[in-house]
Amino acid sequence: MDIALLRWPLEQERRQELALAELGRVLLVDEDQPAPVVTDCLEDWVRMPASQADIDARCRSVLGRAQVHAPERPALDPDGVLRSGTEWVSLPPVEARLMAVLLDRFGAVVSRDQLARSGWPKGAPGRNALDVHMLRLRRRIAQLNLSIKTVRSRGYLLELELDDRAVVSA
Amino acid sequence: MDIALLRWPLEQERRQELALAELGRVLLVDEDQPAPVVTDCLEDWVRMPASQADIDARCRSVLGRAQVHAPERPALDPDGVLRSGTEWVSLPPVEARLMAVLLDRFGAVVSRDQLARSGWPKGAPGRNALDVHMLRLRRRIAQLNLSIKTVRSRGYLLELELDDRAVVSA
DNA sequence: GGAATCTCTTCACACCCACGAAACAGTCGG
DNA sequence: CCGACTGTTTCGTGGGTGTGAAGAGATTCC
Repeated sequence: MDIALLRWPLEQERRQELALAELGRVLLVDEDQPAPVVTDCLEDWVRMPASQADIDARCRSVLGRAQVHAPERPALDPDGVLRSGTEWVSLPPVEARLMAVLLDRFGAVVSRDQLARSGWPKGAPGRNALDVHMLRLRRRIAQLNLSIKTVRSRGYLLELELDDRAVVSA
Repeated sequence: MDIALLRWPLEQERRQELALAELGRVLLVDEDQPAPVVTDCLEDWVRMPASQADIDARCRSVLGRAQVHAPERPALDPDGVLRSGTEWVSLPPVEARLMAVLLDRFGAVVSRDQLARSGWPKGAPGRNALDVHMLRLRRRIAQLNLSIKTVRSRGYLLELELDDRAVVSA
């Protein structure tokens, strides 16, 4: 496995791609930027400027940890508990069913029809019910760095959102 | 868990002690020393001089990874003594049986039905008896940093409460 | 370009039920 | 009698769910 070097916060989306692909990476943090808090074992960071030796050491650390661990993907257990990393939230029945189909097609668009059928197998209530539940679901999963994107007139899409939570003010 | 800060390479043997005790630690690497390669998830390092914010970020990273790898579980003696770390409490019969099944599924949801069956094998009393016992159990185990979370309409979940995030200075 | 329209977001509200919590009573052993 | 353990009653609070309505953007039509 190669370790990707990327500048932070310049290459935020690349970091997200790498995280999704479960690839090792080391963030080169710009001099005046706050330090990211990294709990993914496949990730590390260095404050720039740094020597090549230090950067290499960080890369080797990630490689070493990669041999032992694999990062987790979000998963929904049958009790309606959605886990991502060390965090978890409990989802009420309707939202758990919606989340199940979103996870099934993780990263791809799921149509509103399909969501409605999964959420209410016995028959859907008013049209607006789905909208409201998507809003509530969005708020619940925000703390897990998950995010539901709207694809207008097509449906919704679930993905990892690593931009906000990674940086902690000290 | 506390994160120990220690100077490197000055406090080599202390690092070894902490590693053996499986305690989190952050090495403050002297300016002209080569970077250590760290594959232990409970360890990290910073090249000095570094800002307090950077050091804090490293400590938080170790804490986050420690949560993932911490396999330390509380245990329940057959005579109803619940131990976690150095602390212990004694549990009365009904609560001991409830705790046993919660420990069996540590970190996962246990349904109220299953709790009732385990707590009263010969037949459950009124519906609210379980509620009250969960309340009493909660209060008893609070001092052990254990916490029972409610998953509404699904059951309960036992987990470690990791509020104490103190950082010890070198 | 601008108006009508469609889709989605967001809030406020109402209803029901699960759970929390306290107070009280009964039982049992020392 | 006292204190620990247990179960019941009762009430309050908050979560889960659906509905209506206001409004923000985007799309389409003229």
